[in-house]
Amino acid sequence: MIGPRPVTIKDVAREAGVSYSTVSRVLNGYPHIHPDKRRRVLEAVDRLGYSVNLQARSLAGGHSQVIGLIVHDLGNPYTAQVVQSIDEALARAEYELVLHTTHGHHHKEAVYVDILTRGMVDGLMMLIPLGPTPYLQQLHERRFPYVIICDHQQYDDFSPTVSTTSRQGAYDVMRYLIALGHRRIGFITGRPDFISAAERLEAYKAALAAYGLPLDPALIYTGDYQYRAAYTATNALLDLPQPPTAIFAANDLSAFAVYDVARSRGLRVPDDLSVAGFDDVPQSAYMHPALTTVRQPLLAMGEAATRLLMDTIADPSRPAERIVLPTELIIRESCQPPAHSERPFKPSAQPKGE
Amino acid sequence: MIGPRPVTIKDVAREAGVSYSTVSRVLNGYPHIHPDKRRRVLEAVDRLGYSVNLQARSLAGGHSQVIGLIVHDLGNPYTAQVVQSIDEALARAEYELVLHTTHGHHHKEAVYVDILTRGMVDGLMMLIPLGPTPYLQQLHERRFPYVIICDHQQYDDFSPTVSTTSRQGAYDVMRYLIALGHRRIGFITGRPDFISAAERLEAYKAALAAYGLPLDPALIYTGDYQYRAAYTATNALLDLPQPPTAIFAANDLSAFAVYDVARSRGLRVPDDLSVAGFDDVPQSAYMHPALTTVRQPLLAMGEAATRLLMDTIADPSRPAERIVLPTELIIRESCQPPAHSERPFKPSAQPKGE
DNA sequence: ATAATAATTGCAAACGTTTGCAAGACCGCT
DNA sequence: AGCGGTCTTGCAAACGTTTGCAATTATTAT
Repeated sequence: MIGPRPVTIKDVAREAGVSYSTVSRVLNGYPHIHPDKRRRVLEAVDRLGYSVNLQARSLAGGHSQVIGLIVHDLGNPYTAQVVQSIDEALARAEYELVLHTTHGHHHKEAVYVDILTRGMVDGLMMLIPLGPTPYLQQLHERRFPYVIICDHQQYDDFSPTVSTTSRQGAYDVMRYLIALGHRRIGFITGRPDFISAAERLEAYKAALAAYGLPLDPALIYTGDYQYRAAYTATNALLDLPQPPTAIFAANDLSAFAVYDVARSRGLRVPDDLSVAGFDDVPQSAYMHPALTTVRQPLLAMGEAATRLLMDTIADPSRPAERIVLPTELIIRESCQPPAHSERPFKPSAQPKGE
Repeated sequence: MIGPRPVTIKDVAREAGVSYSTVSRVLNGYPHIHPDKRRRVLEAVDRLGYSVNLQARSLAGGHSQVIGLIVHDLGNPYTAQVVQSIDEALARAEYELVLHTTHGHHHKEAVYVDILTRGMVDGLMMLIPLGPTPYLQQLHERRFPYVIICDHQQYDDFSPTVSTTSRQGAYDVMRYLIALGHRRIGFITGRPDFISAAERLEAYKAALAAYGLPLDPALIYTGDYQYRAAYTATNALLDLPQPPTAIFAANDLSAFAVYDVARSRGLRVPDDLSVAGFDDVPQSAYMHPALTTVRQPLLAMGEAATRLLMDTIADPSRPAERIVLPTELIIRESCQPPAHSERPFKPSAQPKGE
């Protein structure tokens, strides 16, 4: 790289006729500066087009104004949305974003955490679908500011987290389906090693139990949040001697697969088969019929996480706050009472354990 | 931030019984090192769990191993896909990614370029839908490695670029539609200030002209690549006294809006209205009917751009390479010959100006 | 006026690394 | 044994900034 030597703090100092430490202090909002010199410095900065070298600032013990974000997979809309809102919130707070994707390789997390927290960033946000890990303990002990974003609530007790009531969301879907009169509800799970998948499965079972419905293991098919697996799952479910009248897919993408299988078999949604998803990705509203699903407050999650991290950076020893954001059942067109039910099933007024 | 002082190169040196410069050289693959010392250093690194401080390395004139990526908007699937593939390619090359979104604010680009190229990154990638700008000229003069990614080809003559034959792609759609027998083809444009939008509009007109079809301005409706505008556009198009038999939307998202409007009016796609999109976002294959569209090689674009940037970093004065990747017409189910055409229109064997 | 206090400033050290330079060790030759 | 050369190695300077310390100057209270 060639060309004009970048202008440094010393150039500004010379131009303004002050020492370079004064320039630094002006730039960092240090209180006791003579107004006259402050003005001269600011003018020189402007004239020379100076901007700070973040590496040097960070090395010298200042802040880097950079936040690290580690995500599991950029490819799905869920992540993309959260990342976007974090990015926007961070931009407002004048922070840069260093993005790291583990591409599903769990073991890379620790490596990235190590690289990033080694002076490169002022704080860390992690959007990972798995449970607590040893490096969080270290981070906590080092008082390094970080925030966990997840869609499940089960976590350690020292990490600041932003999560959603997604377990409740899954429960809500089930309650809705049951209230419509469905008694055989198929469930396509998420990727089993993700805690969110386990939580939704739990909710499925809990709702069944609460309303006194039998749990038929044949109705539960293990997916992985991807289209392919859900496609297979749906076929298996519909091939059952006693197929379900409704299918609850652990995420919207899986629900799309249910749509397609239904269509390929000449089944109409919702007339012949009710379908519910989870996440409310933008596409879900455009599908036909529009998908009934659970909305996760993705934008709010990113914003809350950013705010939480900013607070933690401001005071690294503040107690870990845990923000839980509400999910919302979005009722659209993909569910109706089952074809051959005489009347919608009325759940008892007060189901146990809700 | 508290806790154990991070282990530095000096700690490693002490542990291995060598000088710290030797450690640095080992770590940077310097050739003339005694095998014995190299081993001792590597062992010490392992034992102490050392990893380099990128700020310091970068400050001292080394490489930061960080690449900056400036995108216009993370929210759309197009960008998300390209970013993902860049991220993967970069990870393979052992680079970090600093991501910047301008959120559509054109003027922020220059600011981000300035911040990032000020030592923070070794190279820059820009995914921006607009034309050449002054800061590119500067970057070029400074010999700072950068790559432009765009889906249009018109650019300056010194910037390394990765682009697609998207103009040809639009032309292909039109040729296909015309070959099916459509004579009144509606066009919903992209955001007018994006060059890609202008290129596609040009292609639309060029195809019409090449096949001797009249250009009816009423059939061209200005959109902005978003759902909302396309929805309005479709309604306007279908309200025409002589509505089109096919609609070509400048991107898939807009095509989805066409689907919905058609549905809301009781029109069947493709029986009553043919629809074609552009981009081939993943969702397009799942729609019903599956959308005929133009696939942009998003993954290949990310990879090519990364490779190009790596090459440029290795030799900053190499001549600007321009990679043009082919688009591909993906014929699915959303188009068929118009309802009332007696027979498919046969374009002359050799249309002019193709 | 004078002492005490507060505001303002500059110097120099530090942050963790890379790298030019020079010195020492080692090699194969004659 | 002595010479020129190539390997290895360590020292020290540099990268651009922040910040503790001490010195200087302005302000206030007595």
